[in-house]
Amino acid sequence: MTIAMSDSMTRIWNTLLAVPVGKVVSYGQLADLAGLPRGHRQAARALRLAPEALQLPWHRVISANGKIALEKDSDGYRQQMELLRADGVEVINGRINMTRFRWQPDLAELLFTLKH
DNA sequence: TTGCTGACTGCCT
DNA sequence: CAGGCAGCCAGCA
Repeated sequence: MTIAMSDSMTRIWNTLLAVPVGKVVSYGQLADLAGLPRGHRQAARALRLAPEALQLPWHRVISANGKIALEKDSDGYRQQMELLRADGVEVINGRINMTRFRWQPDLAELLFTLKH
């Protein structure tokens, strides 16, 4: 079976692969870094449709307000929280301190993600 | 073409 | 701090 994937989706995925352990990004930020301004909806969609085989660090993407975007009492929510804590990211009362854990790539990292 | 739907955001109460 | 809401944009019926 083939999956209809757009160029924007692969951009999102490649950018996501560059997010390091212990750091998070918002949907909007991920889209921006992938070269898709105002593409936060696309970022969300790219995550939802991502093949598991890609081994993407999907849990490092959260809402801009610092909360996990998934429904609070869902399995996905609990799984994401566990994965984040395993990364060393503090999740307190369901939210994350963005000033401490937001990924802020330097120029070298940005160029690297753009290359792939 | 039209309308609706999201793993979203920022602004306003 | 919690809702409400318009704006956003690709995909699908």
